[in-house]
Amino acid sequence: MTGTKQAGVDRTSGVALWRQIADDIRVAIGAGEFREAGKLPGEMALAERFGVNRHTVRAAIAALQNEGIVKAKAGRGTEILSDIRLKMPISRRTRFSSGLGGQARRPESAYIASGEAVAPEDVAAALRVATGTPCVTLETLGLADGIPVSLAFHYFPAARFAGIDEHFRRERSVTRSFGAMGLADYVRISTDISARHADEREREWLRLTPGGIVLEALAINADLEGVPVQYSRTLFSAGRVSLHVGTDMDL
Amino acid sequence: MTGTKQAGVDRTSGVALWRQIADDIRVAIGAGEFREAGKLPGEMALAERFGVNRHTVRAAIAALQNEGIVKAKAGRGTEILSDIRLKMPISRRTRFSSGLGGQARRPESAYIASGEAVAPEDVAAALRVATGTPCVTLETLGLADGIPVSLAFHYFPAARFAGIDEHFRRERSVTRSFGAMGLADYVRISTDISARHADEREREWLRLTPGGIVLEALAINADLEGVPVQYSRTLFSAGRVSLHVGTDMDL
DNA sequence: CTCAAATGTATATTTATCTAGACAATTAAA
DNA sequence: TTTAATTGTCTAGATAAATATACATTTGAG
Repeated sequence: MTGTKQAGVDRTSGVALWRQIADDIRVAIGAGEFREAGKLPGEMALAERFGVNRHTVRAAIAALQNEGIVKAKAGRGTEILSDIRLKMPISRRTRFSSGLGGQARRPESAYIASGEAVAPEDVAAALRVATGTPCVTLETLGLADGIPVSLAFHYFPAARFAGIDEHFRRERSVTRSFGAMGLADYVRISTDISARHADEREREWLRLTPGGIVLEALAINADLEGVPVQYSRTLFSAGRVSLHVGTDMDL
Repeated sequence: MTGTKQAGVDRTSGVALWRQIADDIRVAIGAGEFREAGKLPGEMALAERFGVNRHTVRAAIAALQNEGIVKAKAGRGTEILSDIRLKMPISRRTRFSSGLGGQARRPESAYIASGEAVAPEDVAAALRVATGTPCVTLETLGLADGIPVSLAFHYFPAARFAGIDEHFRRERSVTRSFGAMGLADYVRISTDISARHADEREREWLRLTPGGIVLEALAINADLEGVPVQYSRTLFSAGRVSLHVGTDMDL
C-alpha cells in the first residue's frame, strides 16, 4: 500500500529477468520512490537489490531508456525523465482530450487509418444493430506531450455517420467530429476493462517494449436518447495511464 | 475486435514464447473460441498457428495444465476444464458476492489476515483523515466456485470500525460486517484501475503462474452522508475477471 | 589535476529456451 | 484388429539470456 515493494524476481520462468526488473523499476518510479534523488540508484546497487548481475540490470535500464522514461549518462547516473502516470477519468462524459486536461500540456489525437466494415457479432450487439450492419471504422492514437498513451479502434454505424473519418482527419477529435455531423452531445453508457500483454503492432504504436502491458477498454457511447453511436476498443499503456472511475458523473 | 486474434508471438524478447502462447490460449478459452469442441486444437495445429515448434506449444499447454484450466490426455486431445471469465461490475453499489451473482455458483470471501496500522499518506487522503490516523487493516481472498479471483487489502478508520475484522471472520462479507456494526448501506465513490504483473506472494494466493497479470483496483467506499468508511486495494486475476463499468448505477 | 564513482564496451562461459526429428503409448473409429 | 490421430518421451543442436571478469570512458568533487 505504501509503495515499498519486495525485490522478488522470479527465475522459474517465462519472463526474462531484465523484463521483470524493468517492470518493477517502472512501477517504483511511478510510486515516487526515487523522486528526491531524481535518478536511479547505481547499477551495482540495483543488481544487489534484485539479486542479479549488473548486466541484467543494464538490460532492464536499456529497455526503460527505450521507453523514454530514463536517460543513462556515463559518470553521472541514470536520470528519471518522467515520473508521471496519467489518470484517465471514466465517467458518463469520458472524452480523451478533456480527460487529460491539466495533466498533460499537450493532449492530442492522431489519425492512423479508417475504412468500412460490417459489424461482427460483438460490435453489433454493443451498437444494438443486426450483425452485418455496415460501419465506419477508425483507428486513432492518443498522445500526451508527444508520448503515445492510447491506441483506439472505433466503429460507427455507417447509416448515420458515413464520412465521420474524414471529419476526424481534419478535427483530430471524436467529439468535434460528432459535432460536425450534428451530434452535439453524447454519453458513455458502458466500459469493460481488462488487461493483457500488448502484441507486436500495439507495442509499435504505443512504443512499448516486448512484454508491455495494456489496459483494454471496450466502450459504448450513445446519444442523449440512449441510441448507441460508437463502439470502441481503446488500449492504454498500463505504465503510463491508470483509469479512474469516479462518482462524479457530470464532471 | 471479432475475437479471432492474429497469432503474433514475439521473439525479440523478454517474455518466453511458451508463456505468450499460454496467455494467448487462456484468453482465447475465455473468449469461448474452443467452446463447441470442448478441447484445444492438436499440438501440431497450434504450433502452426503460432509459428513455433510443437515442443514450445507443449510447454504452454503444460503451464495451462498446471493452472488447472486444461487437461491433456494421450490419444484424446487437450480437454478444456474451465472456460469462464467473470465480469465484475464496478458501480455505486459494487459488492463482491452480489457482483458475481449468477456467474459463479459459489461466490465467497475468505479471511487471510487482519491488524492495526496508522494510515499512510495515500490511505489517509482517500479516507479524508490525517496521516497517522489509526486504522483497522483486513486482507481477504475472493473466490468463485473455489477458484481465487481477487486478493484485497482493506483499511477502515479504527475510531468507527474497531473490531470489524472480528465480524468479518464470522460473516465472511464486508457488507454484512458493516451491517453488524450499524452501517446498513454504503456506496462506492471512487475506483482507480491499473494493471501490472503480479508479484510472488500475489501469485501464490491467486494461483497464477509467473508473469501473470493482475488488475489493481483502488477503491473508496463511503456512507450515505459521503464520509469515507473504507479504502481498499483489490487485485483481480486478469485472466479470470474483467471489470465492467456500467451506467446503471442502481444495479 | 587527480581521484572516485558512475556508465560503456568487450569477451568468454554457463544456463535456459527453442527447434528438429524420431519413435513410443494411448485413444477412438473404421 | 487395423489404422489414423493424438499426446508422451527422448536425444541433439541452435539461439537467447544471464553470469563473471576486465578495462575504458565520462563526470563531478576535492
